[in-house]
Amino acid sequence: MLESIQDDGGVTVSSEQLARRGHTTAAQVRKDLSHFGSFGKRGLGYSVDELRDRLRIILGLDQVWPVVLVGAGRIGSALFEYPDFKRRGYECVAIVDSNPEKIGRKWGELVIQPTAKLESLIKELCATLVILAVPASAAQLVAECSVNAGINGILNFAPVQLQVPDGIPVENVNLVMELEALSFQITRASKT
Amino acid sequence: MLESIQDDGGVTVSSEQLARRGHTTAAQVRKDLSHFGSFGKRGLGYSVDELRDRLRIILGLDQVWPVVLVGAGRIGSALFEYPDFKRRGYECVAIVDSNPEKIGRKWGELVIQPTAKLESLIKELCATLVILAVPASAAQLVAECSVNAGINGILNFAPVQLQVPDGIPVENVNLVMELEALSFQITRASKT
DNA sequence: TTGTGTGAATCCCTTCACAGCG
DNA sequence: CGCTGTGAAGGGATTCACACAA
Repeated sequence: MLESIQDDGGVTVSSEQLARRGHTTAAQVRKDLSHFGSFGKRGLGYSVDELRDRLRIILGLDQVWPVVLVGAGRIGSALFEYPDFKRRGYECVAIVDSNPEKIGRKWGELVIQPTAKLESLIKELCATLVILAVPASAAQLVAECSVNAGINGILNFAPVQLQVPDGIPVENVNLVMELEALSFQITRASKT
Repeated sequence: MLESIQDDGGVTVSSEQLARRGHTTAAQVRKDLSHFGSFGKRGLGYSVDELRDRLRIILGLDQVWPVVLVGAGRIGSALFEYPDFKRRGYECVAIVDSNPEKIGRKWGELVIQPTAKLESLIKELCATLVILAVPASAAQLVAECSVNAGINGILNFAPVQLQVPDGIPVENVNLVMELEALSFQITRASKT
């Protein structure tokens, strides 16, 4: 939703307007925002500029996050080329793959490294996030390796529930599950 | 989680075991399953085979879902090549793109079609799902076109909130948002 | 005895409603 | 006035606890 808030010096937006954009309710927007402080003006709404800046800080987008990409397959390359990535403060600082044919190839400025180097790369480059774009069978091992190296968060595309220590946030993107959610809803709706 | 349940004729699994795998609680598993009927055996647990079959039906996985892929870019190709896709009952029946250079190319057996044909393709092939792997600027238009053609569900990779009629399920996969969720959690944790 | 299925208690999130500030 | 911020109410989901079936 952030991307829809332009820099319009002085312009304000009401919780009602934000709610419409985000498919939610005005009360919900106000409650959520109030959770982080009260930066709206009564009778006016929220200053667009201030709102953007505050949310940037709350979401940690006021800094650059060094990311290591694990898996130089199709998903990996789709992510790597995704323009919003860098634009939003996520910088790919290393690419790792286990396939000997891919190791040594260059993607942009980066040379694909062997998986064996993952741990040392994370440490040396002070990477905070890893993106796991690897087969399910390899994901747990890579996750453990990353945690050992001191990673702060994991974005996991492999269709497995990773077992990681408490306190290491994991976000899962499971394409098949998304489709299953759709087929469930369709099936469900057609039975009523 | 389904993929972790093997065919082991006669073997049973307890809510406790399922809970561990799914990072949840035994009570949660029992409540969820009981919502669809009571197919566990007291003192034993759930028959793995029966559980799998029942869930397949509940999730609508006992049928093949014809899918149209819109956008033959990197994300599109990653999805198209994803082996679990077909294995789980999702069959790509058409590929559509707006780039004249891509139209006419073959991916496997399928020829990439122009976007103009989307509506007729959905109708002719009785597609139930569309996958939107297109830029944000094109997504809303494609969604509307798909809805007009009678689509049943949308898997949206574009970073926009699609406006679709009630009753058409939409699942969103927003890669940047997933990363933002991670950086938020990390930022949050480091402030306590 | 083991582990399900389920009411009851609890928690959390959403919605309501309105006091109060600009 | 208009719209935020927030207690209070409401509702849905999670957790507890236990009767009961195998």
